Amino acid sequence: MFSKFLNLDKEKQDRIINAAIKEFALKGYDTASTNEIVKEAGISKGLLFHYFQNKRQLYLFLFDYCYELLAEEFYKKINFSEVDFFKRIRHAVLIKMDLLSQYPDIFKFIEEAYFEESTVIKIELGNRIKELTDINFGKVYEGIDLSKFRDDVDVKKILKIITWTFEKLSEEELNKVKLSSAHEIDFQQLQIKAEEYFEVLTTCFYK
Amino acid sequence: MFSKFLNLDKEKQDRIINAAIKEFALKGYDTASTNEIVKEAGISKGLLFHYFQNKRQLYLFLFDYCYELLAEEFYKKINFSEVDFFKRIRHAVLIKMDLLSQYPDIFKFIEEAYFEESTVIKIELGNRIKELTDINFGKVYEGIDLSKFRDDVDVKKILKIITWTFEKLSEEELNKVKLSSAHEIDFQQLQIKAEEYFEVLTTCFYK
DNA sequence: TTGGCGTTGACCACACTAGTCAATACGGTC
DNA sequence: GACCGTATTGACTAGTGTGGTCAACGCCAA
Repeated sequence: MFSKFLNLDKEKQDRIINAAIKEFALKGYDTASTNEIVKEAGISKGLLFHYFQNKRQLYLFLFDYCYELLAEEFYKKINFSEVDFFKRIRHAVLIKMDLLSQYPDIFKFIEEAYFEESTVIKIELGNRIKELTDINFGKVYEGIDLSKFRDDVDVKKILKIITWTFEKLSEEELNKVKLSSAHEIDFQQLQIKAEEYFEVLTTCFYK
Repeated sequence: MFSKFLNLDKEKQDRIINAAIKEFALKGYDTASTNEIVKEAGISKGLLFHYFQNKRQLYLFLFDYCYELLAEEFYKKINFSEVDFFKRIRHAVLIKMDLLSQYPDIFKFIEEAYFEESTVIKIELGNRIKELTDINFGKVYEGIDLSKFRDDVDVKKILKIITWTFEKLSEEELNKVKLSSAHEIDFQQLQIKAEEYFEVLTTCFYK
């Protein structure tokens, strides 16, 4: 399907992919312009449509590409032998932030895809997203040692509260970056904060 | 400034305001079309620009209008004499969800405004948002009784965890609505869940 | 009948779109 | 050098839509 494109030398492929991801991430499917993409990638209009049948096909190709890249990187780094929930989730958050700073456009692209409303791609995209969340849901909780938690409250709710806390913590840190226009996540700061909340949560939720 | 517009009969004002809010909320500043707005409002193009100098002025007017409306409604309903943090925050979440179902477009408009990237309005809008968050930040924590909380951990972090939990809980409920295309928040369900988490949190965070 | 205000919508000049295709550049083979 | 086939170009099409203007009209009070 994309053999012509995939036979290109890697450098040119990347130029096109990165330009397209950036444009779609920034503007969404409808408003994104193929003219901007080719300008940014430094290729001609005709070439883009030589490799991809149309805008829609390009977008869906990019979705698969981005998702696979992020998932692979994530599962490569996460440690499933760690059975302590706090440690695993803390680690997961840090990996996520790391990937975010390494691939900001790819992250934004995937995030925006979840809110994409364009009729041209919504159904096809919806199917893929559903399939993927079905697969990944629950994986974070796999093999967790629940025996350490206090047993006077529902442990599932505790797990949720912990997950939410770390998620919100990183969201907060991201917003700070966005507002201060610092453009760089302060990983040391985040690690310290994660550690502090880690302490509060273990004190309150462990036996 | 807007005296011409504000002297209109309320019904026509509302028709214009609602149409404009809906369009901006749905498409963002740049992509929103004044043509669509006048069509939806049932007025002529010329009339819109008779009341508002240009698109930009219209947008900023709407931002102020929406923010004032939501803030007023919120502070009218919240009970500042309730000193129990759990009860206050639980109440705040329910009010928020209530407003959300009552004014979905207005909520979306304000939410989107925080992410607005259009250069034409970004600076002016940024100023207003900063000012407003400065004012409102901390108000939720005013006059809270901290004596009930366990004192072996930092109470500020506990407050954050509680806030985040209820926020995430309502976000989850909203997403469910969005995916199921039910279009209506199940308030009873949300209340029950809030109650359940309320119990877990008091058990773990109170003395 | 006149003046004036509220209102209309055709119209302007332009920006930009996704996609096409004849023409060219280029690399290898004889 | 000639020739071939593939990679690549970018001017072009046909169309949509934009924010904003303005001459003209309807209507009502004086």
